Amino acid sequence: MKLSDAKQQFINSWGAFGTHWGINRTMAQIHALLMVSPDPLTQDDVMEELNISRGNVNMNMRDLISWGLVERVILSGERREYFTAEKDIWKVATQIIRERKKRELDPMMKLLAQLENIDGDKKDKNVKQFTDTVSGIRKFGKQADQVLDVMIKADENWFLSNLVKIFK
Amino acid sequence: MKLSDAKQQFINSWGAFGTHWGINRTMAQIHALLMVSPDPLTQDDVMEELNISRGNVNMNMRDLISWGLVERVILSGERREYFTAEKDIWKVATQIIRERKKRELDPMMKLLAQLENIDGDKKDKNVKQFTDTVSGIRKFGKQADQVLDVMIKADENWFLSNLVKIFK
DNA sequence: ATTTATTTTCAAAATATTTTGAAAGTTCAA
DNA sequence: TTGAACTTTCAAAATATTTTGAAAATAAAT
Repeated sequence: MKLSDAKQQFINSWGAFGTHWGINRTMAQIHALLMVSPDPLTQDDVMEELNISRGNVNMNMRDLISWGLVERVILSGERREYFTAEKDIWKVATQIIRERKKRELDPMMKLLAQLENIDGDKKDKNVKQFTDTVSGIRKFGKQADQVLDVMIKADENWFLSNLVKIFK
Repeated sequence: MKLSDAKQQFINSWGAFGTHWGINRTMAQIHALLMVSPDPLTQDDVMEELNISRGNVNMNMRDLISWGLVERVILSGERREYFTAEKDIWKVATQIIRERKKRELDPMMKLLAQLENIDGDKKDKNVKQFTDTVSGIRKFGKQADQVLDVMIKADENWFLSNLVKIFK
């Protein structure tokens, strides 16, 4: 298989993959392109490779930067800005986990804490089911939180190889 | 706080939460409603509680069933079908993981396996970066796979409490 | 067999999201 | 300064997704 074809397939399916995870297709495609590009690219490079407009590249690039997955690079002597992506997949994964925890999990847990105390008869099965469900999710969330914290800090091989050994 | 308000808030934010994870708002809301409902509900109950159409309830309910998160229940003597959701959050989580792995991770890994063999000079930095990226993702995917398999099989408290202890 | 209750389907309508591109903004060299 | 090179913004257009609701299908009761 030729590199150009493989690259195209990789970009496309990484884009499709992203849509299943609440990430828009183009953002995931730009990320994919940068991950397989050895050198930093300009906005124009990305526009050309992916056939998308300048505004689209710009917005999604900002988003990728806010997720901590892409960095601006200034090449000395060059006027234009270049962009490059973190290539170490472990770092990419922990960065995504870190951000999603901050953006989604933490606020949800905060809300659930407020919902745990409701008026009414604890013997009412409606009240009971509600509080049981909420507290179950909170407990789960707290545990997941701890696991994520450890993962984020852990060194790749050390963490995974230990984890796998333990449960083999 | 009153139960009805808390319930409404829970349903709304679970719905919003879902949209960040590639799940449509209504499906997540129906799931939330069923999780806090002690008894099974009919399609009409759901229509009324969430103010959505019959067709919408029906389609999303099917989807929830295909995800293994909701079950049809026949109450003896009743003509209508009832629906109920798994309430154990650990089971809910492992079920979701199991399905997403099957639907998204496995096909992606299969594709990446095909993309690893590229024609061309291995010394070409473009070729090198591409194969490095793809093989890095594959390795990561394989490890994640193992971890997920273990999680799915593991008993809730045993797994999490051990895991947390190990890394404390 | 016919009626009635209930569920399912799916084309069209409503909504939501993404993309475009041109104008406005910024930066930097001359 | 000025103006060329480049980046950012954002309203409008294009696209994609979700929702509706009425008709068709199915299942149960009479």
